Amino acid sequence: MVPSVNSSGSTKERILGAAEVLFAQRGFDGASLRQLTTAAGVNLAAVNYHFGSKDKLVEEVFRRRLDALNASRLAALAKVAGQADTTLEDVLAAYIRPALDLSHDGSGSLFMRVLARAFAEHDDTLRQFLSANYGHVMRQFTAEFARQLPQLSKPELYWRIDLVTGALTHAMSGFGMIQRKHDVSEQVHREQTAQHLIRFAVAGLSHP
Amino acid sequence: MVPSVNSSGSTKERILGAAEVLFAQRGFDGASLRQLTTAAGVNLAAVNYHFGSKDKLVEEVFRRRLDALNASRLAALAKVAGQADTTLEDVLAAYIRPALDLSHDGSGSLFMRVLARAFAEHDDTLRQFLSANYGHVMRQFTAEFARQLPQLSKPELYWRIDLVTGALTHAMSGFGMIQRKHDVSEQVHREQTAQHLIRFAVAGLSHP
DNA sequence: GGCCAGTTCAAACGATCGTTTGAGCATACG
DNA sequence: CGTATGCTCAAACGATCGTTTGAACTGGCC
Repeated sequence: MVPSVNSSGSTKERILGAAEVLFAQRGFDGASLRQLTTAAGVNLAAVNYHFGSKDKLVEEVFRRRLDALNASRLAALAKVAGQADTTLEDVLAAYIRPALDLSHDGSGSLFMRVLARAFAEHDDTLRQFLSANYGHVMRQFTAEFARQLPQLSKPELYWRIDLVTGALTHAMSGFGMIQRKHDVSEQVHREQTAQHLIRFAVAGLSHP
Repeated sequence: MVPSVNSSGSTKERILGAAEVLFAQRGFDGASLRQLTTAAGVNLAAVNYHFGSKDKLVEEVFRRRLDALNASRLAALAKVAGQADTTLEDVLAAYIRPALDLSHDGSGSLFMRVLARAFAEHDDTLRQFLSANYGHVMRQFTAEFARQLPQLSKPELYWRIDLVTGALTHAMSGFGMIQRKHDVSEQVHREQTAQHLIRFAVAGLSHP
């Protein structure tokens, strides 16, 4: 059903690329290693040889993208955090823009959908892995949100952050479906999208 | 791992109840018919006897809740749609309040999480089923949203509706996790939650 | 009682899953 | 050249999946 041999890069990279596509399309359980290795053009046993198990492969798919994504987010946050003239918009831009760049990249456009799938699964070991490895990022952003919104109680703030980040993840997971020409209007549209999302998030966090 | 025999109601109802719980916890693929029938306290073959197949069972889990949910939504919408003094808040309340009631019910609290899972899966036959059977509900709400927000272009309106409904589904899917006492403060809190969600949605739809 | 439709049951079916195995191939180093 | 090392390969492993089967059990009706 899904051959489509990918024949660029090393075996590990081909597996990671095919895994990202199939995990986004069919979920972590739904995508089998046989579909995956066939699509990548590698042998079935290559997954267990290079990654140890399917679960470790899933973690590696996340690690490859989230390391870069969260590094960008923290770098952007560091430029504005703690300063007197920083606005809530600035903090949200530091959170949203790196993810938006990733979701518009050719190779990483499907990853946000993978992330949205993980976001919808409330009970798994995957959430523990994400929390253990990338929880500090959300913790830093939460601290800055609390500084920008001192009138909110802690539970109220957490609740709103969860609501807004859930909406943003859901929104950006749909961007991979639309193929857009790489011309001038594409960058214009991306900037409009960024500003829409940021204003949406500002409203969702601070409206009452 | 998950015995917990449910011994109330008919076989069909026990299966539907256990299916809702396990689909919410482990997803449609992750929950096997053997786990499901063991938890329901019925024989393995009962699913195929009463529903025909696992896919039909999934559809029936949705149908049982969505028939009531969407009937409530349409009834609430009918009271406010097309009238001159209707506000965007009224329309959103007609959409949000029935779902909020369902998510706070004892038996249906997990269904919103099942719905959130289906929301995150962008490519399946399940979306076709939901669109074919309940698409008219969202179409009626969209028409009323368009009447309330005439300044928005069609693509812009659809995009915002998708963003807001995604956030709302995500938000309400988390409510089942918190067990609350059935006292006076519970109804107070639910009313606060409803107003928060409605104002969040108003802001998300109309903020710019 | 005898019969019958509706339901439940244990058991098995073939298919597919993740994982393991051991031989085979390539390249580099002594 | 011989051999070690890193990798790929076809084949098989046991487990679990959704589904089917045919017998056993249930209640009501003649």
